[in-house]
Amino acid sequence: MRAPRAWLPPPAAEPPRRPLPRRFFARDTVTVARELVGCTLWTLAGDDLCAGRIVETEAYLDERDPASHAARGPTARSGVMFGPPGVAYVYLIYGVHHCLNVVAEAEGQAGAVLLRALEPLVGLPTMRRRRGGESRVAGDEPRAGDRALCAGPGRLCRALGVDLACNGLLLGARAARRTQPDPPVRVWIAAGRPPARLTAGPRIGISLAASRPLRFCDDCSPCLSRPAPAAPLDRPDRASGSF
DNA sequence: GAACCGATTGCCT
DNA sequence: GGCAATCGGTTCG
Repeated sequence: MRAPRAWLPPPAAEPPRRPLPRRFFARDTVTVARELVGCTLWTLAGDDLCAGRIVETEAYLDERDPASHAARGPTARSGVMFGPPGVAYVYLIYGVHHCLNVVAEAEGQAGAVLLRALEPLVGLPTMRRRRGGESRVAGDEPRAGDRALCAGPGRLCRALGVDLACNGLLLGARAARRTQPDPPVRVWIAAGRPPARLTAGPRIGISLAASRPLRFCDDCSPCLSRPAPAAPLDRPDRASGSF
């Protein structure tokens, strides 16, 4: 008995690494949030390559969304949300954890998608080490405890080495090089396996506009930060694999 | 410049 | 289930 429990189906092959084109992000925030579920988030820090399948996102909109950092117009922190699409917006929460967002909408229009949970795919030993787990555990085979490695926005950032140094970076292995001569971490998003069932529900941890169904989950994933909302979306998610 | 608060997590009971 | 940790951003005086 080698595998105690198959917590995830083993990927047939390593997912594609090619970054999504910028036009993917230059659309309305809700569409981007829906279609990012199933895509693959990659980071490269030194020799440490990590990737995970995005299984949970939240959309944060413009000035009309009181729960969004953009609600009060651009500030020193939230200005990134008003900038060009396809850029990482990273901030510190509770003085302890980082949250990774992806800027959506056309430049000048605020919007960002919070990445809340991943299914770990590549670089599991690195993720375990960063999360303070068993550093001696080697190998990329998923273990039962790995389902929580990236189950939450703070955990996700910790596992993939994302911090404030990534704020404002253009997503893309090459783009990051252009933005900074030697960025400490390169971050990008590639296509992936679209969810069989996408559900929508209220965003987590907010009090304003709490009823709006702007949280999107792969209903079948064991790696969600909280249980998936019950309501399936009527329109199927289309494009995670089509870019 | 001081005070307050938060798109969270992990530990403790 | 409760709560402390911890600090940048924002607001208020």
